[in-house]
Amino acid sequence: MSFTYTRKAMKVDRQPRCRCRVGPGSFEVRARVERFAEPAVLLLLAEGPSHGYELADALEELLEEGRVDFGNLYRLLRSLEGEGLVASSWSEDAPGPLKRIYELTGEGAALLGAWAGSLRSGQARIARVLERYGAVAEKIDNTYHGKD
Amino acid sequence: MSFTYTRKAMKVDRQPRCRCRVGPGSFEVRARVERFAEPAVLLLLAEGPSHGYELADALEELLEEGRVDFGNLYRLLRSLEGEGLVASSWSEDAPGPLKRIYELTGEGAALLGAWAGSLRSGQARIARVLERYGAVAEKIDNTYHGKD
DNA sequence: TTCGAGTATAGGTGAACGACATAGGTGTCG
DNA sequence: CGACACCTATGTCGTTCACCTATACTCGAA
Repeated sequence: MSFTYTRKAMKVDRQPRCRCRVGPGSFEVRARVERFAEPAVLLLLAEGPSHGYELADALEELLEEGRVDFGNLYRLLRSLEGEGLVASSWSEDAPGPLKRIYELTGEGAALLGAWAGSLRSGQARIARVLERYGAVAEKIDNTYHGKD
Repeated sequence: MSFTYTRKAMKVDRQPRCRCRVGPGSFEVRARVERFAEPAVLLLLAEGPSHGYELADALEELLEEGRVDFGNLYRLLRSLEGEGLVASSWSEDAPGPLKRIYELTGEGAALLGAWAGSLRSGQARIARVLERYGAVAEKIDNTYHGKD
């Protein structure tokens, strides 16, 4: 009856982190900001204390990238706590399983500010590339589709 | 006489990929798009054929992130060629050392297009976070600086 | 002609990062 | 009871990339 073990056999092809070819001349690309979960989590905690699972929900809505990986999220939270960027405590009142409630520290708020600045320059960098892409897009079309 | 070996002892502390604390409440953050060199190189080649060293110069100007690492740049070019996204040939006419001239293929142009689309949604994602950060920035100031 | 700076190419290393897997608790509902 | 949603973790392993090293050729200066 129990076929749980068969799961092991179902090794899905791990897909590349950023992009993969899905057909001739057809690609799937995911431009991701490295460690983007960190500023996102700090932001959510700046809006108010929360716990892991709840943060996962909020992240899904904020990032629109599907469910974040719980493993990495909890690891992130613990490491942020280790650095003094967030502080945690177990919720006592709430029913259900114990929740570890996180809140932002002053240091964490400072880091969030630094992230905001860096994200702004990142946006500018991306904008520069996109602008230049727009300038050659027509040429590309002529070269590779018009007379190929 | 030769003290070249002493170099080995001078292990510089490798800095984290994205961020590091440079002082109390002071952080250095680098919001990086993963694999950003790829669309950048494809874009430059879409503007015209080029070779490694020249691309490095252009990338420095385009990305404003300092000199790219040559090792990684050449590796990237070779792997793009392996995937048929760029094509290369040796320059014959030019003076100086032989140069491997790269140019974009149709597949490469398609990938660049895919990157452009993905970068646009990435920008939107970043914008959403920054917008929300703006909404709580004042609260953060009051909480962590006003009355700490 | 020796030297160093500039140009060009390429491999090694290891930390950071993230996708995927697994595991174990609590509470609720049929 | 068993299934399932909720909640918190840890383990593993491939990918990516910053930093380092090595090679070789060109060219002008010492």
